[in-house]
Amino acid sequence: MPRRTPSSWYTAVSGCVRCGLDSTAFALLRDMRGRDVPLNGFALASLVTACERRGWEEGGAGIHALTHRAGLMGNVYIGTALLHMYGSRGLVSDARMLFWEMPERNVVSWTAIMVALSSNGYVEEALGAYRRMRREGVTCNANAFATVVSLCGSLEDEVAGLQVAAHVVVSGLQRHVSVANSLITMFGNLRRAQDAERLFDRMEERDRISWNAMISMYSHEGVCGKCFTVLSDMRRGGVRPDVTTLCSLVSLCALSDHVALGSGVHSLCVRSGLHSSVMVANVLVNMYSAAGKLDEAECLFWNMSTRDAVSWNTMISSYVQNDRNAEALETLVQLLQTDEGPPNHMTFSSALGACSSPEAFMDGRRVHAMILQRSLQNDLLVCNSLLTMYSKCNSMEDAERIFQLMLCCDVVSCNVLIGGYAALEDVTNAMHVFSWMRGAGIKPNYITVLNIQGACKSPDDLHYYGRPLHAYITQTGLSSDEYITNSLITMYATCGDLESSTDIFCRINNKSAISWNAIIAANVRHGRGEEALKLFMDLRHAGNKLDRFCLAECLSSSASLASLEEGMQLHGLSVKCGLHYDSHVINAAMDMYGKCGKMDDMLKLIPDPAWRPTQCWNTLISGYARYGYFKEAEDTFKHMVSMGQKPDYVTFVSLLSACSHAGLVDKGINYYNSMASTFGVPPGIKHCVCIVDLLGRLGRFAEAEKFIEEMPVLPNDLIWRSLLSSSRTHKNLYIGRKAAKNLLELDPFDDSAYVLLSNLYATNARWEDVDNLRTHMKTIKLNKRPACSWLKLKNEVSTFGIGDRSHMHTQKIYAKLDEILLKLREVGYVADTSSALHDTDEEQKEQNLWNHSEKLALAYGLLVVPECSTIRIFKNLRVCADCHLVFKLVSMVFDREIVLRDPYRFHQFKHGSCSCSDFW
DNA sequence: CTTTCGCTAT
Repeated sequence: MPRRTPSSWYTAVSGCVRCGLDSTAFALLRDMRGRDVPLNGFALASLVTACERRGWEEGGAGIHALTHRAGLMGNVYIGTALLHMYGSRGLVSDARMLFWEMPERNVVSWTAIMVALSSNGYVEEALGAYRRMRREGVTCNANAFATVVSLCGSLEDEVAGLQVAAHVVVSGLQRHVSVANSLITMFGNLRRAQDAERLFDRMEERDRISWNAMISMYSHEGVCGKCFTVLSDMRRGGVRPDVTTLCSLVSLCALSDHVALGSGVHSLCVRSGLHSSVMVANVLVNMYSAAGKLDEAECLFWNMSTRDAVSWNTMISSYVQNDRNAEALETLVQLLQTDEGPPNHMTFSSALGACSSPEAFMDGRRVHAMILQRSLQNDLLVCNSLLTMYSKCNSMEDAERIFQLMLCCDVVSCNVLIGGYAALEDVTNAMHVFSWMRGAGIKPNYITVLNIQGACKSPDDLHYYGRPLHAYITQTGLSSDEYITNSLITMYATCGDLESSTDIFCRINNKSAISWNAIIAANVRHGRGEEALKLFMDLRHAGNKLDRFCLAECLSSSASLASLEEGMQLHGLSVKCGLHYDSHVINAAMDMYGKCGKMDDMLKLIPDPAWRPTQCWNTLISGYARYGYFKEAEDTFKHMVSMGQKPDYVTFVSLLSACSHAGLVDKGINYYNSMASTFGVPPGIKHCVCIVDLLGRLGRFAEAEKFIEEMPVLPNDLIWRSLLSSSRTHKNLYIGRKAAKNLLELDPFDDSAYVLLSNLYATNARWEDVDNLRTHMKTIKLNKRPACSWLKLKNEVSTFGIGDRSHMHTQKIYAKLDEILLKLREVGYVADTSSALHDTDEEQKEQNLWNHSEKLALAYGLLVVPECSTIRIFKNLRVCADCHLVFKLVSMVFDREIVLRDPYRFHQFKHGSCSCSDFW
């Protein structure tokens, strides 16, 4: 080559870069500078591209400086190359500054700034740049359109997307394969599958990416059929599936939980030889773990010839998703010992999911330390996961500290905090975060609202936060969100305003199954079981399909009504719908049989021990407790622990109530003391009620008072009511007065306080005090809740009050009563007049006792219930000592099995004794 | 232009 012109140097440099000969290009640059060849923008731009590609940060900075010295900063090529470089390094403000200082901008530089902005999360700003570019009259090329179209897709901005699509059509560039491909993807993101299909059908030329874009769209929608149709069309057209195709197909199987299809796709991966691709293997691991086949996932993972960070992250999150937290953390440790890593923000975000419960708090701290070691604490995802971890560990102080240190936060961060406070029932702080985020310009989404709704628990919460929130929901148009409306129904119901719940429910135009479930659940929670079952009938008439939630709710309302017939019908219905294998339904059915007095039917339903969820163990324990079968309850508890199941709050309520119903005070206190230390369950108010009940029943009032003073929660009405009723059993006036005083301080209109106290006075024969109390009750217009008992025969319910003579068979019933009395006297029955509540002579007292509602029901039961079946009687108040004695004697003298249900438990009378061992 | 792992809620 005789003479080299400067432009031959430039061509050589850019040619080298284009071929990937980056070091040769830099050698040429050194040569040029040695020979004083003037630099130009084109050559320098090529070198910037080389630096960007190789990640040579210093090289890039050097070229930048060189550009300054050569006075070439205004050159559009070098400017664009630098924009690319800043964008890919995350230096957005440098890119912005450079861009707006450029004296001249062409379509390529506009595209470069859009890419720099959007790839760093400033997608809306990038769309703004596009609008500005059009205003400035710059004509888009295919690349620019492809970029902005995908922007609209990722923003899911339908209006902008359709506008840009129109621009594309006007320019005629939709004929470009790359532009059409990005339009397909955008339509997919906007959930406009029909537009995508129309475009795809009309394409004259399609490449593999076009096919992949279609498959990916159907895959995200979870539409298996269309996905596989496109796949076979693609293969028939001679286009072989590639890694991307397979990734979409595998993730579709993971999403749609289609195990059979998944293994088919797996074999397709193997046949195409692409199963060894890291990406494909990663999705396969994820697919198996999503299907709960962790063994397969593990096997694939360890057999991979190469693993990258994503593989490890997938495996860690697989363990977390399958509740195998210890293994997730072990995997993290293994990753740190290999050189396959390095662990990144995603790794720690997944690992933190393994520490999101109070007992894993120290693990969480350790992972937090690893994050600090690697300086990942400024990553938004990592911060949000840390926030989640600390709030799930109930440590809101730590969560707040993280939040204060965060450089930026988003709606997720705020939702985590609100959810954390909501879980602790701290509405005040949840609302603080809510108003703070609105002030900070962070738009609340439906999850924000759902969290706050869930935090409102009391009428006060409703008044101060719930109703204003409802107003906010209406104003912001969130009331069209089905989740939010249904959650409103629940919120009003939990806060005691069932009327508003019903009102909202009635106003819903298209009531979904969830709306029905919400209103049924609301009625169940308000003790309106009959209304709930009526709604259930309406739901069926409206032609809605039953689901497991609905069945479980209705089963639990028939349980609370002790309505065995409805319960059995519902259970039958669940079998018909194939929902009887659902663990919620099984549980509800078990609970129903238990509460309806059919312990044997309950036991028939228990799943295999290995498959019992915690609630199932709890149902079983509380079922035994209700019958006073302490040994069985305790054995079940021990069995549960030996199976590795963690007891929870409810488990201990059931277990302690079993102790209480059996009068086993030392057992009860031992279990109470071991709750927190051995099982990590902090005692709550319900546990304390059990202990107070237990001590009170045995008359150990000094210990009970000491316990109340020292217990970790404030005493509530249940505590005082329990103490008051046991003071009556032990005729302890001092304790009784004290308990009644405390009870009335909490609620001066608590009728139970007056009734129990008056009964206590009656037991102590202080008739004057009884009279005074009754007069006082009349003055403040309180009525004693009348006692009543009922029994069911086929579809008929017979109800009896005290001395009731309204029943159509009254004469026969009273005749039977006389017969009973005679037979019982033969075996030595003497009325226990200490149960009498009125000051009358002994004979009258006996007469009153003999007319108690449960005795009337018993007489009727003896008359009408076939001799081979159990007589089942229900009572709205606790049974008195005299009736209990009579029931025992009748079970012996008449040789009948009788079950009596009071609001707290079952009494099963057989051969003269009761399952409660005379302790209730 | 297509693609794998992830935070809040169900």
